[in-house]
Amino acid sequence: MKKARTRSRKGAPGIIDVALRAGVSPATVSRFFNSPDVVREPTRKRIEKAAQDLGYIRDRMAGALHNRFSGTFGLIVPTIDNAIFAEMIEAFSVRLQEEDRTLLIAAHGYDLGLETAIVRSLLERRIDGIALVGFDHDQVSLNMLKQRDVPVVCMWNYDANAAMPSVGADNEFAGKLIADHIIQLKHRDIALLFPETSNNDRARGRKIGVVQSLQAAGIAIGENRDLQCSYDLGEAKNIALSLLGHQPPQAIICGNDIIAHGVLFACHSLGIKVPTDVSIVGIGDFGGSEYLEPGLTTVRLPAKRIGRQAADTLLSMSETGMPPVPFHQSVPVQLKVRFSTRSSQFEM
Amino acid sequence: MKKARTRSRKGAPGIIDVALRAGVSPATVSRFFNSPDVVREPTRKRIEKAAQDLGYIRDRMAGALHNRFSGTFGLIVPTIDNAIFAEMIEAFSVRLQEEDRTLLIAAHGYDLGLETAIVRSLLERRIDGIALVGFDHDQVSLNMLKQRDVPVVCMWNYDANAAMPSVGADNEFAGKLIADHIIQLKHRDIALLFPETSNNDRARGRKIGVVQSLQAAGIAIGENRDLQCSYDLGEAKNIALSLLGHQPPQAIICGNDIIAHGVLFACHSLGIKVPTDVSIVGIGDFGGSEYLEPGLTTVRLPAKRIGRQAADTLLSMSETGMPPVPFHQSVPVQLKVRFSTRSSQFEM
DNA sequence: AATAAAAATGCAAACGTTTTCATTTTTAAA
DNA sequence: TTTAAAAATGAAAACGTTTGCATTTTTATT
Repeated sequence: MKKARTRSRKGAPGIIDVALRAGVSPATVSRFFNSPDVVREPTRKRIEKAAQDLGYIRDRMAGALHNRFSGTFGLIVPTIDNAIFAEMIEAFSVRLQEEDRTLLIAAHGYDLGLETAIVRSLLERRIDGIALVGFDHDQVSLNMLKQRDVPVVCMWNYDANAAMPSVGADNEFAGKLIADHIIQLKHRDIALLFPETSNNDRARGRKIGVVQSLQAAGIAIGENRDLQCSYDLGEAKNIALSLLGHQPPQAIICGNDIIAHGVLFACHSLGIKVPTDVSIVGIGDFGGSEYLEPGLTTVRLPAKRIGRQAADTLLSMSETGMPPVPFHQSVPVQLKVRFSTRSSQFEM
Repeated sequence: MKKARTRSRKGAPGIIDVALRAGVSPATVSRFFNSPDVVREPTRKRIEKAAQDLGYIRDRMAGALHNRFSGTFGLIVPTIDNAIFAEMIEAFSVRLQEEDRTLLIAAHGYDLGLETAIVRSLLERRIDGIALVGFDHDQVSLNMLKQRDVPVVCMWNYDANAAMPSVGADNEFAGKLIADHIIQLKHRDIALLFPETSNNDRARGRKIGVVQSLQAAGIAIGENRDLQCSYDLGEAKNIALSLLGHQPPQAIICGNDIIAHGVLFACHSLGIKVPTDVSIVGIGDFGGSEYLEPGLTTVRLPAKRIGRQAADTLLSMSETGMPPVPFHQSVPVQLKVRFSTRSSQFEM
């Protein structure tokens, strides 16, 4: 007798068991759960008790077979392990929970091919809507989503002309904001430390904003001042260490706050005074940047708000079956001047 | 003609459509997807093409109705927005993805009542297993899980006597490790900065470890040296600011790295030299602590490894239907001595 | 080439709900 | 009180797969 690989859900009571025990039909039990107000008080009481006694847990999968709605939404991010995404994911998740929905999450590690596989995998699970990060996506994913007519929203990036609904910040503007601040401080010798932008339209937008502002001000990026650095504290610190070792620039504009933190630590390590010797700025402003010493001057991208608002948007798209209004939602970015920047002593 | 609120999945091709187009029975199509090797080459080809042409996406919900396995696992964490959880979640998620499983995630914000609601909600979605953080859980949740016979694993904390399988670090030992380091450095005036421990057995374990070591060494925690601080950089910094303002201790043991960061920033702000004037240690060692200036002495809790291993455990429990062996898995913690500690100048 | 065994496929009955439609019960109106 | 209308409930047919069993096809054996 071979160990009886039961493990069956068989033991678990179903809606029929509840119905039997409550002396009503399964249909009524179903109604009790989906629209309690439609069943009469005494009946309701009995069903409630029966369900309680039996420890009944409904099976939404079976229900969803009719329903068309599964009650779960998907969220695909490049990575979860990233301060600012984590903040956004949390907000997104909480909002969904408030509406008794669940969240199917997955990370693709900046691999668009994997993203497509994930989209398919989520679609197979019948999600009611899906949130993506940024506008750069494989056409195959987009086609699948379109064909299934699943509500989609792109987060993080705002683009008035995008084909898909979005909730996000204007990254280009954020870049402009921070560059203008640096320009206004009269810095001329400026270094850029940005992540690779090919698969990352957020970083790309920011960099474009920065570069355009610099150009408009007639400032050229010197040789070896346009550096690439992934989202990694250690890498940023190392790059900054060598950048600052030789001929330090007057200011360093970082593509995100994590990089800026790394640069700041490099300065501490080298004994370079911030902002006296060099000005440092980031973009993002996540929890932490404010408390660093010196407090980091950056541009605030409201991660929580984006997460929450994207969830709201998806929820309403799923309920109404209509595209959201407004189609594109821009969340405000805000320059946060703290203590990592000051005017260059080499006045012009 | 009223805008036809179709939005139906109706348009979407089902397994029957694929079967028709491929000239086989739905059963064969089903087999093609679930065990391709059992259908012959030519048939396989035809089905593949038909599915491709139609843009068929299978409906695992319907399948799960028979299967008993939904292919999704649940993960409930206190919060996603926390460096070290994020790291673990990412690893957990990646491991699941590798096995073509999906992840249903939810956060309860340290509210055990909410956790129970979430457990129920996940159970309603027929998950194949569930991972929880720590051993402190509402009995109601536990009962539901037991009754449904869903594989459960507790992460983060290791306890050889726990009733549920676990994959985690021995937090008490971690606490002992860091305290012993401080003791060995001859510090006597030591302050503790720990999160509230009532709903958090990880922090509790660490604190117990620290306190026991201190007691064993005959060191008493002075008045106002046993401070409480939530997982928040700003709060930690503020508390440290006032702690250090008056009569700074020789060493500060922080319940986690985030608090330690805050304390470090407070020192920077006050011009207090670390480790010359005061030694600071954390527990956790997440990305960042290494690159801080000075590098933080801490105890490494391998978040990634825990996440990955917990996923593995759940996967195998789900497949075999058996409890894991070993039932409790302890991942190694490791003292990381960096540059935020040094021997007290007041030798005894 | 005939036969037996093995492999591939098809048929139809599940899986656990929801929902339409019909029926019964309750409430309101006369 | 009847009677009509409204509300609550029940019966049974879905929902889109998977799977046990039966049947057909293929492969291996003689």
